[in-house]
Amino acid sequence: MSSAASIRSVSIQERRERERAERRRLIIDAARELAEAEGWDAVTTRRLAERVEYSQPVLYSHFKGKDAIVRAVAVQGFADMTERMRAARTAHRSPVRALRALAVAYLDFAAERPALYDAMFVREVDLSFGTAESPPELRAAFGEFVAVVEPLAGDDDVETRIEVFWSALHGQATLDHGRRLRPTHRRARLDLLLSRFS
Amino acid sequence: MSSAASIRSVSIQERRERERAERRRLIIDAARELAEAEGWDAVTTRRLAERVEYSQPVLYSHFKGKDAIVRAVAVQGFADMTERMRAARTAHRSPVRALRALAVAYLDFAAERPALYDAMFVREVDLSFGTAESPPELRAAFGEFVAVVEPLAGDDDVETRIEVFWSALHGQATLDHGRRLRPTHRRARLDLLLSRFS
DNA sequence: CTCTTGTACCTAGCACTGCTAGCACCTGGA
DNA sequence: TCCAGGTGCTAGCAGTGCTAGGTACAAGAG
Repeated sequence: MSSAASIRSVSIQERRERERAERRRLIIDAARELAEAEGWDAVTTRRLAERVEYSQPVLYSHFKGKDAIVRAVAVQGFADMTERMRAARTAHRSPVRALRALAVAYLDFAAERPALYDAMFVREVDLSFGTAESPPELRAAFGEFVAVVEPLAGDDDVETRIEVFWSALHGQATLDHGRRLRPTHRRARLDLLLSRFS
Repeated sequence: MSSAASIRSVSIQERRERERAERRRLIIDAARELAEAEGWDAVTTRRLAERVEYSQPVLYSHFKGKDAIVRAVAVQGFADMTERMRAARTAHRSPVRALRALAVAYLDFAAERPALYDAMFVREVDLSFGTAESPPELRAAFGEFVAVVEPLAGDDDVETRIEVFWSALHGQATLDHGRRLRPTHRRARLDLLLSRFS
């Protein structure tokens, strides 16, 4: 019965891998939720372990360290953000409206989920971006910007224009969150920016 | 000789206060230098105390906590940055050239002193900005933006335009430092931005 | 010049952090 | 039924920000 045994081995191994993947996801979600509820300072390995109802060292069998957990949260965040930008963009046929919709989606995402946005764009440094080794989630997010900026680029270099427009949105998102801009004028700032890039 | 004694007391007290102020400055400078050399993670109270050749608790007789030290570094950074922007701006009579000079000065400052820039704009949250209680250093920095944006504002609300322009610069500075933009295209990004705000 | 008062400063320690070594137990296979 | 292997735990390390306690020196009074 060695063949039957080996088949059972394989299925058991598969189940274990599935359970591992689930637990990995559980850790990522718990870290994100904790960060969104109390900020990243509250995300300690002890509190996180308590939340997923495992002991501390279990985290290290899934991730190299705390930074890797934050990075995993960020990558998941890129997937969420891309989906949102995509939905906003494809809801409009006019390039100008599509650009506005994407910008609104971007700023709303940053405002509604500041901890997640921080993990994606402020905290982490070693998430390589423009290179070929970038995670697909990051490349997809960039693709949304390409889709919406390219039709309006005119004579400008598309990638430069994307970088400038994205930087402008990022600046508004972060400075606004840091309470360095007037909260009453979010709409006015966005309108002014869009008037320069449409 | 009580009057002579009291006079001496006063001068002694003045000397002590002077020494205290000097030491306070010493701590701020040491914190900034350490951060610029090895990053803010390396700025621990122990290393900082060792650097100024005092014991750890001395720091707490000058500052409420580590955050207060970072904040003091940031405030000093605003003074430095304002001076630099002012020199760049006043070197040109044409409003368009003045705007460009200020933008270049801003981005150069951020690129050359990223740790200081972080303390000023990324790390600290409780440095109130637009309000009347803002430290004068912050208000002065904002004033430089007013001086350079106002002549070109046209029909736009000046303050909105400042916020948008400043945010765009801030976004380029931080994303560039995080290696999320192409280092080869700094000039192109700045040119494109200026073409929209001149 | 001596004594007392105040204060400036340091040593030691607390509760916490990220991370790891080593052991116990339990599950799967013969 | 017994063995092997891996899973997950307890305990501990070095380092963090911050504070309580005591010591020793300097300043003023007699």
